[in-house]
Amino acid sequence: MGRPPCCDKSNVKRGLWTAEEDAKLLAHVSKLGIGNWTLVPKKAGLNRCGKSCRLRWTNYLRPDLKHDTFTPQEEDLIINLHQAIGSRWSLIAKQLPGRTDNDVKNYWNTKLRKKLYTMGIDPVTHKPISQILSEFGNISGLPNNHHIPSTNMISSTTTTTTTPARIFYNNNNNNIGTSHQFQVMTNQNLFNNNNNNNVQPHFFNEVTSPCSSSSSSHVTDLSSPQVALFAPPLPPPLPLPPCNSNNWSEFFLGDNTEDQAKENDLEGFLLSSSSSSHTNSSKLSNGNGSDQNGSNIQEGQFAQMINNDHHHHHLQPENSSFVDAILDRDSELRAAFPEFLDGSFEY
DNA sequence: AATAAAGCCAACCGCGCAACC
DNA sequence: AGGTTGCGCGGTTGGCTTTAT
Repeated sequence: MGRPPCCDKSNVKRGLWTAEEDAKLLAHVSKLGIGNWTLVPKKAGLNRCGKSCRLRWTNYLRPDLKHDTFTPQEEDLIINLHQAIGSRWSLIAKQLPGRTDNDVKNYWNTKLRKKLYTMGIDPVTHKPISQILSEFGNISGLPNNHHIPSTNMISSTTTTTTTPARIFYNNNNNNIGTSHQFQVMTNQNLFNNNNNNNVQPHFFNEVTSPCSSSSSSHVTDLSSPQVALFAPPLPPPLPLPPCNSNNWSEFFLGDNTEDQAKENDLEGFLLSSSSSSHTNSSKLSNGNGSDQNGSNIQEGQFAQMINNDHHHHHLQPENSSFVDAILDRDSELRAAFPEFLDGSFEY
């Protein structure tokens, strides 16, 4: 039995707001303030769902909102925070005065993710894509009978969404389980192919820690970045294993008792991070590494905690195993790129 | 100029959480 | 203690705009 709808959707207006509706809502809120949103439509004379009113207010009408484009400093901050805490848009937005979670989310999905892709950085893990592919190759190469923890499963929530791909399978054997080899189009030759001269070479040389603060949002944050500038769509990234392979249970289960501590840690982290050293992403805006305002993430510390928290909130450990996810991805790749399956591919 | 494709963003949806009764 | 309600969140969709062919 699901929760009843907040309003009778058949009798309320939906879609874009008119100037008249905006004026009514604005007048109501400025006069009476924000109270119970479910009562607002009636009091304001609007034929809208209260939820819709709240959204319109918080995302558009609020007087403290900025409506101009994001600054390079804001970009840096978003990228760094995303690296640390993943797609926790509301938390990120709180650090950007005048921006809403929806603003930040849209800006990420339409601009920043592409920007990272074009620079050879995986926007989910914030690692160089070549490194991701390398790790993926190592994992896929596991022998058939390797031990996989039978408990502490990770969600295998896979997606059918097509995303830009830079992995090229090249095989004549659709079975997985024996030795693997797949061709990787490295960042370098991707950019060569694309004649992309904006790439900052140091990105490829900077290797993040194996314990780097990758977001676990990769399981759910799989919608399609439309950046197939020089390659077929990339399948959504695999959930990455813990840096320490002995930590499977910790990786999958996290520790939800620390949630509050993690939240509390955010403020301190943000305050202390402004003077720390720079990561790849902090150099994105100006390209010369001179971060002006960007906070930076201390890998493996706060970020790891948030990462665990994210797992706690978004993964469903009972569903499937990490390896299942890999196998799913393998199948996805094969289905998506049959043209690459006819060459020399060994298992 | 017409059409298709891609980009963009406002709005919606459903869920989890917490407050309240 | 358990049910109800409202809020906030992240993910997704729909449709308008812009760009490419």
